[in-house]
Amino acid sequence: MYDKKAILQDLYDRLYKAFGPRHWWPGDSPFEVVVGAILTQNTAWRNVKKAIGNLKAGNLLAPDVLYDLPVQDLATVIRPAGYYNVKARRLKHFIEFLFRESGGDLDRLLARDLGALRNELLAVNGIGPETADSILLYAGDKPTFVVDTYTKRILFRHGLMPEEASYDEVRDYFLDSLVPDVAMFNEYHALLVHLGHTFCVKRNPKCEKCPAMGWNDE
DNA sequence: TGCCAGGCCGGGT
DNA sequence: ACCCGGCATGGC
Repeated sequence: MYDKKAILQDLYDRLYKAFGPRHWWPGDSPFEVVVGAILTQNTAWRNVKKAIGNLKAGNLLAPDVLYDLPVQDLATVIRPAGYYNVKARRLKHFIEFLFRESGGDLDRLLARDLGALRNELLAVNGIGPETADSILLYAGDKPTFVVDTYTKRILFRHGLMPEEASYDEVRDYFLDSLVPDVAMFNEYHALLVHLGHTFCVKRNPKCEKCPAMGWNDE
């Protein structure tokens, strides 16, 4: 049998073998990754793509441009992403933080130490743990682990974590079990999301995919 | 047609 | 320290 740590490496190996590389994050630049990370909060990516498409079409996908764009106008542009009023404010909060900290230079901001930058990001209104870790890993190439609803659900269904486990408990489980590697952490989270997309949503009696995964037992 | 999607905040116990 | 309502569009 596996010990609690080895099973996470085994899970990764199996997912990679089954699905192959996912080529994440879908985004052309670190700044686009940051914007996408905020826009995708509790939102399907296909809707985020429309919003990012709008930003690109208006040549708005740059820190200095968004800094000057009225929040009301920003909300209109990102409308397809949903929660557009709160997300417009959240984007503005990040942009203000970016200019306050590094004069709008994202590369310089991302050059900071992982632990310190994580705390600073978490202090920005609208950036929680998953958004912070997504930015750090996918825009900053830093060895942190991104935990989302799929991650928790998959670990819970396999009896690896209690359902009520906190974000940091799940994250620490990965960080304590795996040899730190940015490319692998990148791939691992993408594979977990892919598994979530592919096989199951919730423990739903009407879901035809759940029985095949043994997730509707009891 | 209702349910779900790559969360997070603020106010109330 | 939790718990919960609010935030909103688009696809299946």
